[in-house]
Amino acid sequence: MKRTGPARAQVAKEELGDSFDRRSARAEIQRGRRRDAILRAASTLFSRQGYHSTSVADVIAAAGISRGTFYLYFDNKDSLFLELIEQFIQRIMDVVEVVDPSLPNPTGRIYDNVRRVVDVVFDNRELTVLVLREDVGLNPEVDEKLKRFYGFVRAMVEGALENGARVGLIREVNEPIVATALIGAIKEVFMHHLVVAADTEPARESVAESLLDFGLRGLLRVTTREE
Amino acid sequence: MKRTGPARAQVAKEELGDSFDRRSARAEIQRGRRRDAILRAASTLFSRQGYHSTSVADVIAAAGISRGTFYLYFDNKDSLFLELIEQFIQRIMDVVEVVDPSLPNPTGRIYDNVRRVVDVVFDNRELTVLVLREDVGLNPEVDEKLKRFYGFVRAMVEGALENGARVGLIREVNEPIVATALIGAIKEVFMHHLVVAADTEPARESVAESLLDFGLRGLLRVTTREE
Amino acid sequence: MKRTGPARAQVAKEELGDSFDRRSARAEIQRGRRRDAILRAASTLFSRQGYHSTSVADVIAAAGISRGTFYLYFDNKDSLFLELIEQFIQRIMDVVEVVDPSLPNPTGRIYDNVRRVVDVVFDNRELTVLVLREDVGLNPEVDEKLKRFYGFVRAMVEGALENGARVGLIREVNEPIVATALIGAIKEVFMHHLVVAADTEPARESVAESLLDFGLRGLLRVTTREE
Amino acid sequence: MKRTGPARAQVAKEELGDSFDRRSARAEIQRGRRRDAILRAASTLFSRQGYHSTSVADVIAAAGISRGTFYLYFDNKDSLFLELIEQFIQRIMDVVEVVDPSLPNPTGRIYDNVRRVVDVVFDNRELTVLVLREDVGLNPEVDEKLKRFYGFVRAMVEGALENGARVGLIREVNEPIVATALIGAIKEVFMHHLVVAADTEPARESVAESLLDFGLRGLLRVTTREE
DNA sequence: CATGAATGAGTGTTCATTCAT
DNA sequence: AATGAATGAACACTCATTCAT
Repeated sequence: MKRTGPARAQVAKEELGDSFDRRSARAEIQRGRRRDAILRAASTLFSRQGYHSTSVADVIAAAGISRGTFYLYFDNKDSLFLELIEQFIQRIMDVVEVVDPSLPNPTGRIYDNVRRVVDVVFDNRELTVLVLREDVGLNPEVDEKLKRFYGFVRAMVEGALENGARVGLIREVNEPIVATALIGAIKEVFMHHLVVAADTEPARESVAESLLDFGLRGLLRVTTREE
Repeated sequence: MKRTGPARAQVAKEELGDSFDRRSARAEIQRGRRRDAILRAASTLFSRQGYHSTSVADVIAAAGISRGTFYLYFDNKDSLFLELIEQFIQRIMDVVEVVDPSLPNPTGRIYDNVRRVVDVVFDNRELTVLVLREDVGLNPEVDEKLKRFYGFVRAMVEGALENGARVGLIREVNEPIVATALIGAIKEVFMHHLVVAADTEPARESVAESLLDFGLRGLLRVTTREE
Repeated sequence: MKRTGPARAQVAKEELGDSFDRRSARAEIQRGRRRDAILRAASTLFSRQGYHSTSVADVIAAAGISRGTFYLYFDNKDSLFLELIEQFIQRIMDVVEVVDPSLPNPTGRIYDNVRRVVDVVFDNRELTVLVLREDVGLNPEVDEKLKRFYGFVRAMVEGALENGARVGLIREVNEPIVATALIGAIKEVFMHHLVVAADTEPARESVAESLLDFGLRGLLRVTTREE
Repeated sequence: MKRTGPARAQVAKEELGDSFDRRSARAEIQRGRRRDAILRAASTLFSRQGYHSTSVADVIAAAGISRGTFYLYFDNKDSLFLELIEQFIQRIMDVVEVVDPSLPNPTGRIYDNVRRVVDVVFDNRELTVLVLREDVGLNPEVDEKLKRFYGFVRAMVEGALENGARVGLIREVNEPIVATALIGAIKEVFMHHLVVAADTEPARESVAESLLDFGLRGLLRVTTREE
């Protein structure tokens, strides 16, 4: 995605001394602030009303800018939306690390991952809702991005299952289906806390634990061996 | 939702002779057929392209009727959509029965419920996709309907968990979260079969079983006691 | 160019009798009238202000219709413009006939052609101005159409020169350049009468004669042999 | 047309010493250079893409200046365009001289005029294309300027015809129409060389000669007496 | 003088809904 | 009951122009 924004003219700075530098730097910061303001406003609106029900008019009103200014910072409505989705995906990708099953305490590692994802989710409530809500079919680029993201998520989950099974921790299951179920479970739990029970921030550890607990142990009253 | 359709034809039937009755009856049937044709066309389109990408023009083209006729049968695009959602909800509600934990074999009852829901889902693929895909924010009435439906589903699931726990079948869990997770898992698995692997109809029993299996037993390699 | 307009539903007419036929026919005529009204309004505006300075808003205001209606009859602004250009080209093509130099009195035939073109021009003043004014670069389809038209005109003129030379009527000249000059002369004379001296309708024969006279005989005081 | 530019710097020069004078002079020259750069860039763009398809953004990018700077040198886009047109008109006016028919060899004088115009045209290809392409309707001031210019050109040509006729060199013709035709022929031939056959610079004398030849002698195969 | 971020009126186009026939 | 022509509010987007720095 082309970022219309920071096309800074890096020409012949040395001759002009500090005043130019400082002014340019301030301008740059200003630009960033404006961009962020738009992104924040859009994030709120998109997460609340969805992509289609949010007009550019809504966004600029919420961001307190004019129509023209919007298109100074973003190529179009789609690219704004895409950027928000990319932001979310990036933040998730940044905290998830592949669990090597040969290292000790893999369940702990998995828990740490889940815990960090929970943090990202609750620190970016609107972004999360926006990504989980909106579905395929808006825009090929968005579709592609989400498809790749879910591909990654699924690979992580399937990998965890596979490794767990190889190590003997987890019983043999129909991996693709179980991965699907787990992903659905996670999405729904997040959406529940972010939308249905949006007013109360839950204890993050307990969310992470419940997810893992549910995924790993199921519901039957049994004796389980954990590490 | 107001049904524009069948209300009008019900007026003052008794005074007129059989000929009218018969004519009216035929007209009534004809009306129903038209309505159904529209609903079927819309169901296909909405499930394939989503609400926003499906125009009234698309619907009437697919249903083979004129613009004006559409508004003879439905108040507007929203109410058509709402009716499809209601249809789905109704069909699910019709087959789900509250499991009384004092009766024998509650797990079997739960399985029967799941099995019947699976049937409704695979017998109404488009309707299911349409409901599971489209989300909050289109229209307050739709939102309300879905909220109530999910409330019902959640109550069912939580009830089952509660009862299971009381009877000692199921261990104590964070019921609301686990209910949410279960619902999400089920939704995602359905969507997987209906969209990702749409070309192959899975064995319905095995879908029901793996959902239950996953939900009840989790993933850890353990010895479980089942009924 | 797709004509949005007369997409008449020719389905199962026979059963419905005259009333339908008549109604449909009237509707058809109405449609044609509306289309023509739009074309006329657009023709006036485009010829007066050019393509770019004429907005769709101008057209619909002049035609006395609403925005939506405009798009019922034309795909977009470009296709409206294109249709006007096509109209003009068609009317010219309809009256120009290739002159066979082996037949007697070729100069007379050429005069007849010029005379008929002059008629088309003065019977379609706005259309003519619109075509002569607007230039390359608006729209590839328009460009192509005009290019082909001028190609045809040039071929006609060059053909006439070539034949004239072969028959010995016309002296040898640099055909392409002279054809260019002749075309320019004709265009300018038309534009002069249609724009500069728009208030007075000139004697059409004298316009045709002057054009031919100028083209054939030039300005020097000489004795010429004519047929 | 108000020239925003050089007016301001002319104020109260006398009181200040040489240093200011020199600085001011340098500034003045710098100003002129910038103006010219903009005019050149605009000339290229306007002639290539036309007025409407050339944005101020295009101009400033090509001229290598900022948006604000543009408006320091020109009041607006229109006045930039107007100035280019004025430039062309001025250059033509500068080389055309009224032919006094009482002086010897008037045809030679006319040829000299045509020859000089041909020089201006081929030395200012972009400017010529820009003027000949763009037409009425952009802006009343531009319209007025062009109208006056064509009025002048027409007067020149009509005068030449009249004088030629009086002297007996040229036969009696419908002067206004023939003048118009001549002007159109010249314009079209220029455009042909500048646009259609833009890659090859023609022999300028031959262009001038064929224009005159065509205008004076026409096409019929005749014996002509020339001076 | 020079800059470029900001503006908002204006553009072409879409589409759910209405209503005369 | 059925039609489809007509509507106009709403939409995303552009671009000449202004002005604080």
